[in-house]
Amino acid sequence: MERSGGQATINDVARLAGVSKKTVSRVINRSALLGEETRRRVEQVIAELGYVPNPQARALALRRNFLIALVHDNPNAQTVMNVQQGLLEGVAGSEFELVVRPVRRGSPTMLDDLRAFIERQRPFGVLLMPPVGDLPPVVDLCRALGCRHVRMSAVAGDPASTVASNDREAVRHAVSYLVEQGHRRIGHVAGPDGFLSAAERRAGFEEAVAAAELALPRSWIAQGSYTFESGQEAGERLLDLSPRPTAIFCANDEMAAGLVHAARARGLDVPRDLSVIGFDDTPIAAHLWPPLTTVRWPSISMARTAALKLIGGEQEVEEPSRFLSTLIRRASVAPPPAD
Amino acid sequence: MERSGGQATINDVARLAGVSKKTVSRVINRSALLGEETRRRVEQVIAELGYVPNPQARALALRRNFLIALVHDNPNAQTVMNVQQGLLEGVAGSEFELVVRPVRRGSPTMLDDLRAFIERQRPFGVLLMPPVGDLPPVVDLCRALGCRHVRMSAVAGDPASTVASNDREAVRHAVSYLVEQGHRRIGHVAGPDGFLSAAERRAGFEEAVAAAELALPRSWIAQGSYTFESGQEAGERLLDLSPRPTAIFCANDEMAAGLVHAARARGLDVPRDLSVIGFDDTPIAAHLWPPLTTVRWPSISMARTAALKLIGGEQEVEEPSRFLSTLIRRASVAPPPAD
DNA sequence: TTGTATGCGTTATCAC
DNA sequence: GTGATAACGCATACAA
Repeated sequence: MERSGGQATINDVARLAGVSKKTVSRVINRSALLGEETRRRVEQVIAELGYVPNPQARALALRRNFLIALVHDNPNAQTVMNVQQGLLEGVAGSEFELVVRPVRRGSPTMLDDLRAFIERQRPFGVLLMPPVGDLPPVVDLCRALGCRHVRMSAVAGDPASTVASNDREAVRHAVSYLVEQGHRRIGHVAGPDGFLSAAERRAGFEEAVAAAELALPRSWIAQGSYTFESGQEAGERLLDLSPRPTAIFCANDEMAAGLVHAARARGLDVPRDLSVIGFDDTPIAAHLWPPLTTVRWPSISMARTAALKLIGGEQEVEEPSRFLSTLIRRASVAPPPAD
Repeated sequence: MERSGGQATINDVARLAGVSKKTVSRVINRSALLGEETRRRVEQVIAELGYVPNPQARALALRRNFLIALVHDNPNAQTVMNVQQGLLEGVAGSEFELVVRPVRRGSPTMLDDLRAFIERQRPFGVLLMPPVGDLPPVVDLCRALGCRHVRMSAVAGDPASTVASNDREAVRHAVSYLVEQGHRRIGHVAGPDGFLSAAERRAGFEEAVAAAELALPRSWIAQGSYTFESGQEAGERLLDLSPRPTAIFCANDEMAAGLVHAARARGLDVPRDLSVIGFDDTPIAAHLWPPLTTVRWPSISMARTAALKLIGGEQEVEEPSRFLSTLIRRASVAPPPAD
């Protein structure tokens, strides 16, 4: 039932309904002051024509568009997908669409690329995934450009523009759990510099170790880059030590998987000879052998809330801005071997 | 150097450069007929003002927008990310943006949702990821709506609207490799109904087995749903058989991972007691223990080509529309155990 | 309650 | 080569 020339417009509706464009506009926008009879007639015509308002035109007239952008540096596919899902849940039922914009942290042109994107596209708002959102220049850029933004981060910040997880505390709990199991020599595979999450997780680790009054030789902390391979290498360094740690907390699951490989390669059994805890609860954690004890952070609901903060008015900032992670206990942790 | 009232517009440029809007428009669109001197002057003002054309207004005037949509049903996070990356590579340097639109295959409202999305947003084109693109009603919908579309699929189709991998052939090679290793009892964990990829992979499996003149009892094929758990269950059924297969080809890596778990749970060693091959070469394949032999299909370049088909004119359909998968040999395959 | 005139930022038409 | 002027589809201000 469409017009031959393509999509029906507000003019077609107005003409066929015998009213003015403005009246149609009122129907669309659910204006209160409208004759019941008129509204019904217009709605009838809209239905007949299959009329749908043109978002481009709306955007132009309203001087704002209905795009929210996900800016990320793809540390992990599943996490990005979770965030996309959360954002879409947050904007579901609204007229907003999600556009994705990967950037390369470290690229010298990243800031220029981002600026060009924002200036061109003028998204209504952007979500800055870690670690991009932890980069002050990026946040400054958004501010300078007058672009609404919400950061996902491992540390709390301005509630209006931040949704944060409690990585440090969650790691403290995880490491305390190792202590409860009887471990006294606990190592750590840390994440890369530049990641706030890595710093927080390391801080949580050190706090828990200190609280338990355990020794922590410098060599028990090995740095990785959040990749499987770096976890493998860090694991080799850690497992070469003598005495070696009986438990290792890894700053993410990928590195934990690498560590488990390294352990297996030298004939160590997890968890009999070595307990391992990861972070993120990506699918790899549950599918590893043995299934990996790990920390799950609520990426989906964080993203959902971020979307609401982005598109909601000021009032909706009532949403929580701090999200709690939980320890998922699987089979990769056991008491330490008897010496 | 921006106007106080916000973003500079074409009017500001025209005024400051002392030319008409149309002339500025000509500069932006690199019109050939333009005075060298005029062009320079306008470009100077554009640079000073930091002027950027408004895509919304462009879209309205041109009666077309610059959005391409990725429609998917998220079978696997890494694959979706690969496709996003490929699409973005394909549109890099252009003014196109990527919007993501997950749908739920199986939901009774899927078609309506998709229709509403296309009618509202009027994307310039959509990429249909498998299995969505393999659903005839979806393709018909796009056609009926006059929406450009390209399907990613496991079988060839109209080159203008299809990029295809050669799953069947790739699986034949993979299974032949098992035969070469000496296996005579080869099982299969098949993918779910409704997935063309699952059907193709199964067909490739059966063809290879037939070509080697091997027996193939019905019970050596177990169906899964592309998930880890379903692979585990299928594995249990297959490994209960007596005699049991000495090698199993799984229609994707997730199920292969589940199968390996099932094997390990009953004390079988991979690859000593059981050889396993997966499909997709997702990260889990390389990180499994043992590292999984699998088939890699070029999702990124397929998506890149799809993007070019989408945004390119008719001439650019010269791009290949059939992509070759390759067998990645890792440690999960070995000769069968001596009986 | 409804209509008219005007603007949003860009491109297209067709003069000059 | 360049510039008025009218679209594009919708929303707002202000009348009526």
